[in-house]
Amino acid sequence: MKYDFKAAESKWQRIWEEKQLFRADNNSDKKKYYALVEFPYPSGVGLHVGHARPYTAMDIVARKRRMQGYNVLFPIGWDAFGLPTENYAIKNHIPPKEVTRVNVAQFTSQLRMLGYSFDWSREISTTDPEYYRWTQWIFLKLFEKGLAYKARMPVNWCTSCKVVLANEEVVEGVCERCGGAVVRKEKSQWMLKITEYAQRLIDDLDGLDFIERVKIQQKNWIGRSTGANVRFSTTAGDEIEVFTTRPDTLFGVTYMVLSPEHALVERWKEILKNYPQVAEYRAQAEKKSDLERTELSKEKTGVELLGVRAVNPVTGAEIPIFISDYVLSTYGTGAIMAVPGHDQRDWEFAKKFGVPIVEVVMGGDVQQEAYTDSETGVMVNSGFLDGLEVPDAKKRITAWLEEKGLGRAAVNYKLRDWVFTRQRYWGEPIPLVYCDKCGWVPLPESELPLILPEVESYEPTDTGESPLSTMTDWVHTTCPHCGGEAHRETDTMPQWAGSSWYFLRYMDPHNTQALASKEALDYWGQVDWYNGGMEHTTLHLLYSRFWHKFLYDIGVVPYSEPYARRTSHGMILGEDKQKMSKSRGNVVNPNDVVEQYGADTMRLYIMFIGDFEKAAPWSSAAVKGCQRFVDRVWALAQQASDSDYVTPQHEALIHRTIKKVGEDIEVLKFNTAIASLMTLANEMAEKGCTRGDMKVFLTLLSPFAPHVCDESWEALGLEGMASCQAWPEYDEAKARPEEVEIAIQINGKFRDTVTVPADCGQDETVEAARNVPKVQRYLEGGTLVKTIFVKGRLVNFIVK
RNA sequence: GCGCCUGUGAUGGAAUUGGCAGACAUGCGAGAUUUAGGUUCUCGUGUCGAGAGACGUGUGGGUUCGAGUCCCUUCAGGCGCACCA
Repeated sequence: MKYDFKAAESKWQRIWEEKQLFRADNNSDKKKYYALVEFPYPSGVGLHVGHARPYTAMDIVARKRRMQGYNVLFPIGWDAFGLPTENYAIKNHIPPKEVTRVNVAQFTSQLRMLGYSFDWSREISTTDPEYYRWTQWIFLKLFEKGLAYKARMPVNWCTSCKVVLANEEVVEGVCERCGGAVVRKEKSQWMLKITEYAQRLIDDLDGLDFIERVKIQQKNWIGRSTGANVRFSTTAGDEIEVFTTRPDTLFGVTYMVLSPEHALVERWKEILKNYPQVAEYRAQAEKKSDLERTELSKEKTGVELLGVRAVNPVTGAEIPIFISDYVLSTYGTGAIMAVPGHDQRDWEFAKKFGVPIVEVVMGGDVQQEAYTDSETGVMVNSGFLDGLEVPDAKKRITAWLEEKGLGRAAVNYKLRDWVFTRQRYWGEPIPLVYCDKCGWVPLPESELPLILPEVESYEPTDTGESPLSTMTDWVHTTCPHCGGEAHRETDTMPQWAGSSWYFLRYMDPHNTQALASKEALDYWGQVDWYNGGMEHTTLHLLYSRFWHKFLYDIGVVPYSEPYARRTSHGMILGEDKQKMSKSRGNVVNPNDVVEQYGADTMRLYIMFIGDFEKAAPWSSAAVKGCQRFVDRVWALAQQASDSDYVTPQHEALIHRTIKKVGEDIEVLKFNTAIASLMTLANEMAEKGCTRGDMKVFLTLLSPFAPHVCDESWEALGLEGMASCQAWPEYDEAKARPEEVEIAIQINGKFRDTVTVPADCGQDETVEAARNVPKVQRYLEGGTLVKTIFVKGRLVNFIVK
């Protein structure tokens, strides 16, 4: 009888649901385990095979943990606010709410089809007012604590999405989502002070079990630099403050550069002899997109500010001041002290503009190129620093600056505050109103959620105003503070708002009094294992760590870090080894795979495909291998003998498989776990097996391929279900084989093997090896100088 | 440019962490069962060689009794950041 995967899969999915096997219990004496996948954005194209990889992996973990006796929380929900839905709604004239409803229904059926053991009773959606009421609540808390502020500043503007982007959303100068050109636009935006948490976001990584590349990437993104802030006086009377990592090179400062947007430029309008030229340069810099600005970075450009000079505080020399777009307005103070001898960019600029280049650290030829080593070298031409090593010079000059009141040691971060407003419809409304008398006033908590109103048109505007701004009835309101006329904030929150705290809501998803009860937060605690994409490392993962720390600081959550462990999966590529995309026509639809081969085959293949952490190309041919395996499992269940004992011949292999599968799951080596299960299946198929053998085998396989295991379990007439078994105990004594094959080497070269009892000692093993005919031939040909013995592994004869 | 990672059969990938390279699977070849096969089963499959054997983990070197694994060199590919002062 052939295995009918369709019948079996729908049958067992129904039974699991009826028995509520995967419900997490908030009042349990068991140890808790919180396994989390990144909740999907329910897009119109449906679930992607790329989703199946992390979801299956964490489903395996969740199922295994339940079998190990844990009370497991393995939830799912929808990160449903966002631009693609809104754009689809605009194009097809369907309300975004409706688009979301349809997409969620499709995703739900696809996830159920794959047999994932989610606790569906805890399903959440970020677009649900009962959910976003708490997103808004957190925002109000941020506002209350001064961590949300409105600022007018140059922001990243995606010309295609017509929306402001956070720095994290700009990738290589273009929009992370659509690839559209990003330009600088001066706009007034709500900002979140993530920079206030920069140091803690770095420091607390140390205590976390995150894969190293995530930690590194977050640290690089936050970009901590240490150095000093130094103030330079100018002939105009104003001071220029700069941040530098090389205060030791202060004697080598031969000019200064302001970013084109620097406030002093406008302030000096009247005294600059070439203001029109300066203004022209600034206008050009503003017009350039980020991409152009970096592309044109090869050749340095700039204009000297004629009529003003700065003074080098140590040499007393008057030095020129330039503006140039190689100095960023958004980093440090937006101004630099230029040391052409020891910074390559400054060197190029100095060469082009004919500024003197002074060597202050020995080690290179500064007329040929900048000597940029910041650790080694001896100071020269540097007055009281002469003869000091660079690190000592840094300390000395910093102390000197502090003493003279000219500067002080300083730390700088690349991380910038989070631009938190979007000029689009389909997002959480910001619960603030503006009153001419009272300024920005938060809505009282009792008025949350502030419901997103239904509008006629979702079209974004070219003016950079949110579509909500046209809803005059909604916009015009009264001030909660003074009762006077006021208007609402019409921008909405970014996509990343709802996902910054969703894992907390799962703990207590129906709570109407708080985002989750204190008891639930205490019980479930940190997410034990969170797997998700590397692409979220400096977006969602960083943002949610920030929000969580804030919630910790105001006493809402009991831990300062949300996730104890973070792992990441590689991408599933198309058959052509290219990223799957509609335009390439290489997209694999999970529905087709499940239709043709079944969910278990899909689950097994996506885990067997290769190293979990690396990208892997899909192979429609290789899927069959997993289907054959599923069929063979079913066939074994038909063939197994009636005995409930474990076959002695299989015992050692079974125990080694228990160890291998159990350990491999914990370290993301699902591919080798499956390989070892295949090996066991092959062995049992060849040598025969009992119901007792199958019992262990099906239990081990059950997290990977739960349907065929429960079906086979039932066919064998076993009690209960494979899904509900206790995870098998590994017995080292039983795993040990009675005999081992020892490799024999002659002068380090493998020649033959000999089989000896597993506990065979050195003398006996060497003796046995010596008696192997082939070995004797080599031994007779020379003198034995040395014998190397590795227990249970090899014997190496060194012969001369 | 800086940081991180990866190079193993025709393909995806294993290798007990320094000890029989290529597990497991795909593909391919031969055979069997079958009216038929996108079924199932058996055998074979790193390269050269009839064979004994020799060679073989991107390149070149080193450490070691022994290196895919450690060290140095170099090349190739991927990812992240990118004028970050």
